[in-house]
Amino acid sequence: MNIISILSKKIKKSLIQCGASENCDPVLIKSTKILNVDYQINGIMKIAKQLKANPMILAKKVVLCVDLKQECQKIEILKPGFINLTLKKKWIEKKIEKIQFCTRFKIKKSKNPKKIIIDYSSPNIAKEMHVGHLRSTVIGDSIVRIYEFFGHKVIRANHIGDWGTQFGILITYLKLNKIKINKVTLKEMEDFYKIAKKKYQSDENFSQLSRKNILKLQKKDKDIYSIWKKIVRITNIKNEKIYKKMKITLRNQNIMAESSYRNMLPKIIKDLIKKKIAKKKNNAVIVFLNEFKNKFSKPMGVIIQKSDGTFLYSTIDIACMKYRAETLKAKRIIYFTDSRQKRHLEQVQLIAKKANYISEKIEIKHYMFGMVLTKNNTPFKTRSGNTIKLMDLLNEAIKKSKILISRKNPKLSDYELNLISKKIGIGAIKYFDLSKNRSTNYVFDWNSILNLKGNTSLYIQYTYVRILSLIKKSKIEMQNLKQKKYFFLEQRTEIQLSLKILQFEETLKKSIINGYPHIICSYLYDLSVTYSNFYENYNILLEKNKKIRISRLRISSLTSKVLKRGLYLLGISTVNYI
RNA sequence: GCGUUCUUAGCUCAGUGGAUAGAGCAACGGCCUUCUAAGCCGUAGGUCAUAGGUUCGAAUCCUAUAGAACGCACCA
Repeated sequence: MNIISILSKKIKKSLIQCGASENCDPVLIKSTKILNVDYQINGIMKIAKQLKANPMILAKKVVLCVDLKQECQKIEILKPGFINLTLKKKWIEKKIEKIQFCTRFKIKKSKNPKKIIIDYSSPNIAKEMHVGHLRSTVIGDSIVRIYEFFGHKVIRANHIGDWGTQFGILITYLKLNKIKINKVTLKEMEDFYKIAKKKYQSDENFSQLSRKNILKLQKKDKDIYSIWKKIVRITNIKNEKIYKKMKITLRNQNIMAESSYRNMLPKIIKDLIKKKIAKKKNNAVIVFLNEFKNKFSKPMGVIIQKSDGTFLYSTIDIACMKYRAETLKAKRIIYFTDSRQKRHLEQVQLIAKKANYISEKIEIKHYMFGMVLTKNNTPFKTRSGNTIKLMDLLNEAIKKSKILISRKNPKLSDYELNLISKKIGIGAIKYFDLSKNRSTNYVFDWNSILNLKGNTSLYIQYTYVRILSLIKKSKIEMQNLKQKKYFFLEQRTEIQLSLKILQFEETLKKSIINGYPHIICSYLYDLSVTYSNFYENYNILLEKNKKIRISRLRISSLTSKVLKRGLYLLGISTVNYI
């Protein structure tokens, strides 16, 4: 049920009859600003220009041609060539009637499902996850859910950073200090790494030893390799706990770590040299790209093999892209990483293209986002230690929700209280992140993240609870709810609410085009506001006219289903009571 | 120095060529013996960083300037 596509098709047909080209776009959008107008056509002016016609006359012609008698109650032309559409009450009633018993609201799965790799979360080994990982994890997981809802085959890829110089440093430190890896917690490991890193920078002997150990690790030296494996295991266990707590769908089997591409690397270096894409210089292997410039405005060199023979993250990412295209046969690869990696990914993609590792047909997208900033507009920095651990954040949110909920409903058992506050606390954090446009920096503020008023997940969850409670209290009517009867939409509030429900599919489509879950957040918030309006306006249970009463209960029930599904697609749980 | 992403109400943010720029928070006022008041209604708050340009129309596109964050050769 996609209103925009139904109307667009008809309008386009009419436009073509009026002389517009086959690929013309009526630019039909949901109208929010004009009272009693549901959709507006904005494309007439542009098309008129192409046809060298008067836009008002073209608009009139299009309106004469178009067949929207079923759908529209009013079609209005306004200067300089807008066409405003108001939908028919009956049409909305009919459509809402059709979707009311469908779990998917008649939203069809894609006709040509694609294999899509979504690369998200990507924490580092030997470090705890912190607020910087929130965006990629939460947004990526939501996009995964939406693609799957539309029937695509999604491969979740958790590209964890488990390979490279840092492990040489950490392992050297552990060995020198005779620290037994089995007894080390993740937090301690992170502290060790910080000390080791300083030593690496200041102590020549230590750094030489570290480099040797990296080479040993790459050659699978028994001792070093087993320490590394343990470090990886300790980190993954902790991260999986976080994912489970957060209802993130990533599991251990979704880990496609940097190390898993290591066997591909020597071959790739050879191949790139053979194809004359890479050159040897001072013992290092470098790809020079004319498309990018370095500090001295000369072609930028991307080092893919260091002079000591080890590889870099560019090499790994080239291999990774090759693997995803050739072996996994992905049609689309989406990277959810922060904007700092933009240039790096562009370079990797360019090299992979030049080497013919990825064909023109594969879509590679970098859905990037800005930095997480502190209240003073400065970025969180792991090094200076001012970052917030993800686990601490989750626990704090749950604790805060608990206080709020027990105040609202002191009768809840401990079990219920724990369960509900978990869903609400975690939901609040996810929603805080998901509701912002991912492309810009965002300010992280404890107070606003845990403030559960206004445009938050709790508001939506609360609306859901109110509806369930209402339906429960009307149990006599429940049987009637299952009978097929028409909806009776009496007033504008009801029509508006029904229309919002019908706009669920077009909202999902809009959000998936460029990977913006915040579009769904605003939709669900808006739907909740519209419902609250409706709820406050009518006392549904006391309505004397039975038909109207049942119709209102049905709309309520349908609203709750959309809210639930919408929240699910964001990765947020609903609760049945608070 | 070059490049990338930004700058919208006191604060946090929607709004990527469309009509009078919208929400939430904070502030102020009203609504509970009636379906969960974590709600609803109302008031106030704007030189869309600045200056030009493009056009029927610009917060949105282009140019310049200012400010912020980030990135530019052997870390990932």
